[in-house]
Amino acid sequence: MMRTPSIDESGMKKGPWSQEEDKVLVDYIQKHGHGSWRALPQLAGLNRCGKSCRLRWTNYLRPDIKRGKFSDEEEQLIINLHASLGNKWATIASHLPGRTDNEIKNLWNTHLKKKLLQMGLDPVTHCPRSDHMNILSNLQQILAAANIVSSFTNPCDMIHALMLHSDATNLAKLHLLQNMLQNNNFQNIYNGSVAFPSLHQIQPSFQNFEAPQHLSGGRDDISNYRECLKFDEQLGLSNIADPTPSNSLPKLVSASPECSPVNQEENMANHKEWSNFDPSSTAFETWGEFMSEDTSETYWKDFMEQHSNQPWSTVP
DNA sequence: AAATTATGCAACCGCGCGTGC
DNA sequence: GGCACGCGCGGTTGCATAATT
Repeated sequence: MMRTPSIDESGMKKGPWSQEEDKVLVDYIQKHGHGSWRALPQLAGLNRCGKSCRLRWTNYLRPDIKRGKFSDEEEQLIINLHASLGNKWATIASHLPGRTDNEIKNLWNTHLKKKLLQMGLDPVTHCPRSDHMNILSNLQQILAAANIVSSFTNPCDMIHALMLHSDATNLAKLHLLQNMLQNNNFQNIYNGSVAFPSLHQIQPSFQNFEAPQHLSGGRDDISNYRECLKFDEQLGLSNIADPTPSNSLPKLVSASPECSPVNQEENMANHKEWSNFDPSSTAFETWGEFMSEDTSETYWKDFMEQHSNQPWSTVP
């Protein structure tokens, strides 16, 4: 968990703090206050930059820091605050006595983001996800709601089964979807809200599939890719292996900065759509959004062309 | 048991804002 | 207005530890 101590170009120590350094810093601040952070290291006799001292004090040594596991109430408060404030960690932290912005940010990145995804919510907007994985999970929910328990070896079969249980409105959409699949016309499916493909998560033969260069990025492409897959796995595999329609349907939350006020109309549309959720119809409204998405994304096309003869998913 | 992969989090980095000259 | 400085914030990284293969 600690970095290896090192010395930077200017001779300042970097990396983890020793107990001795902590003691020197705490003693100095208790006696004199921190004053100018830039001047503090020399006055206190520390071979650190002021910034490092400030960080160590505010995130770790401050006496009023509450350490330990976040309570359910704290987690819920953070989610609610994030919905209205976005990544304003310092502002969020000001509502949680004893918690630091850094700690909250870490909690968000390691736990809460996944939690929202599992609830079918976009962790950025807090709105229901309308990406391909959410659509797939909705398909599964419809199957489960209709008590369809057959196995499907490819998506066309799944759609065909759904057709037998759909009303006229959805039937047209299912036909459209069927045509798309048959034509491998997948270039518009990807709407950009998920960085990496998920299909191979529900399709074991795709396990060795490698993400194309243009979809990779960040500090470590492979870890990044794996992390993305992990997110998708949490959402996708759990929904597919164990479809639970009543719990996994998206629920409405308060508006986020991304939903409103900037995009109020869009947000209203979302609310209308999801508040009237009907397992026998609504999932296909989002297909409409999907298919009208302008984003040019050849990835899915290539992907489907490469794997179109492979089975897609099965329902236990 | 060893190797590999995932997770959690402290610490770092760079940017932008506010302030004073 | 323009510059320098100090500070705080949000994003990112490194790495110890845990979990899995």
